Formats: sequence, structure tokens, C-alpha cells
Amino acid sequence: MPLTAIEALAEPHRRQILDLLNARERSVGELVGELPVSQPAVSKHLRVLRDAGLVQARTDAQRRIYTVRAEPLLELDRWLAPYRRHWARRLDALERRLDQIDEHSDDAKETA
Amino acid sequence: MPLTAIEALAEPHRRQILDLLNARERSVGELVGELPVSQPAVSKHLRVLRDAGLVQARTDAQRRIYTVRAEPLLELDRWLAPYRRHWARRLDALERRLDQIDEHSDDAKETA
DNA sequence: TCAGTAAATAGCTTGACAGTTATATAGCCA
DNA sequence: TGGCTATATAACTGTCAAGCTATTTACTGA
Repeated sequence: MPLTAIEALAEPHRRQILDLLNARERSVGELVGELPVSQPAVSKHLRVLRDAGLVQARTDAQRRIYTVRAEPLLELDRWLAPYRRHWARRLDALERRLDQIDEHSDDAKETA
Repeated sequence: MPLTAIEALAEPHRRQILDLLNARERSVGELVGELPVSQPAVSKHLRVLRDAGLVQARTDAQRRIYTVRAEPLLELDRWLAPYRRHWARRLDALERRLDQIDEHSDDAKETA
């Protein structure tokens, strides 16, 4: 059974792989050069990411070039949505405090 | 070592717990009533979520009331940010197509 | 065709984790 | 105090995932 995006990306090396591919497409060998694990380990991670729909491969001679497929991240983004109000509130509070500081610095200017 | 938010939330029951708590705060017993696992399993999940900073507990007599702490989700949200352009593009494309459809329906109106 | 390169798979080991039952801890109330 | 309720922890088990080395598969070019 393929993993969901969040399950696949719980593994740090897989997040790293996706980040690298999001910068630009890469061959397996290039990815191996960037990660502290063996080639078979990278291939296995790529398999998991592929099964989760997060990457796709294209063949170029004997290389396989991998690119990002971001669609499965939409579900994660949507799951996250109901939590955004929490930090939205926090940001509101922060902004209020910054406004206060602004007011005080105006006071300071006036008294200067 | 405490897990990161994404690692803690790879587990479906923990996502479910967080969703339940995001709707409203609950006691352990109430959570047990909503999940298909034993009370100790729920307590263990709550421990993991607590260690990850995703929930906090308050004592009410012999109950413990758990609430969401969303801050750790910010990191996940930020990680996700560079991928949003992918589906933003898709939405752009969709919008263009909808615009086209609109134009066509205008054509239809005009020729009607 | 054969040697060489690139990537995937096989087979194995190890450690972590989610679940269980049993037990401990803690607060309430008669 | 004693018994009840609520939750946490202990101890154990089975499964699974991530890593490795060795091997296979696939393609290239001399």
C-alpha cells in the first residue's frame, strides 16, 4: 500500500530529497552525492516517494531523472488549514504589540 | 528525543486526536471514546504529542483536559511553502480555462 | 558483443514503534 | 479510611522501516 504524503515525508532524508528536487530535477547519482546514505537507500526512498505520487522519473540513457510532483501535498496543506487560525491569532497579537511599541517610540520622539 | 510535528503526525490516530482537540478540548476518556484503541494507547499518543509540543494538559479533578498547541505546525507550514507555487500554477491554469469557458458562454449568448 | 556505468532489487540485520494487558499513581467522596 | 474513577506507566510482543552489502537489470559505446 502506498504511503500518504505526510507518512512518506516523516522521514528526514525523503524531505531532503524532495527539497533538492524542488530546486531542480536530478538523477539518482546526483541525489546520492547529496545524502549521507548509500545508493540503494536513495533508490528505496525514491520508490516510496514515487508510490506516494510525490516524484516522477524520466529516463535519460542509463540515468533516471527525478522531478517533483506536488499534488499529494495539497491534502496535507488542506489538513493544515484548520490550524492556521491559531498562529493567525498569534500574529494578530504580535502585530498589536508591535503597534504598541510604535506608539511608544512616537511618544519617545515627541518627548525628544 | 521528542519527535518533530511532522514525525508525530505521520501516525493517523495522532492526527485524529489533534483534529478532535482542535474542535474542542477533551479529557483522555473522551478521546478514548472516539478512537478504536485502548486507553493506554491513547495516553501514549498524548505523550508523544505533548513531547512534540502539539498539545498541553490541564488538570481538572482526576481528569486531564488536553488542548491543542499549534505552534510546532508553523515549521511544517513553512516547509510546505516552497511547494505551493506548484498548485498555484495549476490553479492559474484552471482559472484561465474557466475564463475561456466564460468567454465561450459569452459567445453563446451573443450568437443566441 | 563485451566492458562499463547507472539504478533497482534481493536478502539480511537492527531498532523503533504501536498495540496489548497488568499495574501504579492520583484525586474524589461516602 | 476505603473504594471508585481517571490516567499514566511498565513490561512485553509483533510488525515494519531504514540501513547495509551483494546482485541483477538496463542501457551505452568501443
